[in-house]
Amino acid sequence: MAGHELDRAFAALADGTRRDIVSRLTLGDATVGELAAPYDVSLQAISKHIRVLEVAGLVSVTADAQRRRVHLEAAALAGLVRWIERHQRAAEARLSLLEAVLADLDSPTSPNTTPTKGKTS
Amino acid sequence: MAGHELDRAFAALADGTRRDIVSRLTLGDATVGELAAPYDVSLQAISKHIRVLEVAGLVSVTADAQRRRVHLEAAALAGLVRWIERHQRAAEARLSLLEAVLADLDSPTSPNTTPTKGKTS
DNA sequence: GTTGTTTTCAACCGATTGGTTGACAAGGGG
DNA sequence: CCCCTTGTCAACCAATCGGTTGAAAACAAC
Repeated sequence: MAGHELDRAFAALADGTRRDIVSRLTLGDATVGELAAPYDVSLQAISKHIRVLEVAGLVSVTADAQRRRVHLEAAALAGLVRWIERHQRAAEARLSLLEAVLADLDSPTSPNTTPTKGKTS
Repeated sequence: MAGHELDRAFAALADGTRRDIVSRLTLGDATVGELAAPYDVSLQAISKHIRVLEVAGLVSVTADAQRRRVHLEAAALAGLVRWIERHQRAAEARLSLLEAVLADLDSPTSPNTTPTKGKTS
């Protein structure tokens, strides 16, 4: 997933209304009107939100007469998870490595390998 | 994770420079100046980015003399993964259910054993 | 073919964003 | 003690964002 794609996808999910729409779409495809119904904002505002989600690749929209069917693209969500988890795991791995080093300093298993600075606190 | 927290976290990651900073921090804590070094923007701009990440809960900043140590909070990334995966899995589950229904309609394996509201398990 | 439904387009508005520069606060090192 | 490094605060600017209203496009239905 390229940088500007991540930009758009994260930005798309940085809005509660759009996350609501994503939640709604996990129950099945819907038209723009159906998606707009729960909100008291204008239909045009929801239409804009859907366009943002579409440009971000999070939903696809297919024409069905004068209606538009909006479909959640779960694969794009998977791309986001990949990015986040890569960094989350890297940070956790580094942390556990640090803890291991600290533990080793605290209780040196092989006494001879303890350099002069090795001190029990 | 509450709505406005998700707002801030997703928005924080919707910027390439801030994602870069998160990547850098997986290698270990860093000062503001160290984080700013690779970029040709002003130090103040990077300082603002770090503040955005901090407000979003993605990093923590501790004072160390006149320097500030910036630390990646992997737990916050985990919160984002939870939100995304919940919806991703819901959508995929619905999709595979739909596929199963369609396959069943296409080739009804045991015509008599399929009740109207059909539950095989 | 006129009417009604669904949705987008276009222009506008106030708030927020990412960037700048200038000033200054907080400390460490000569 | 003086100054130099590190970083934030404050004000400003152009661009983007989420919302509005009004108009029009696309199509079904009568």
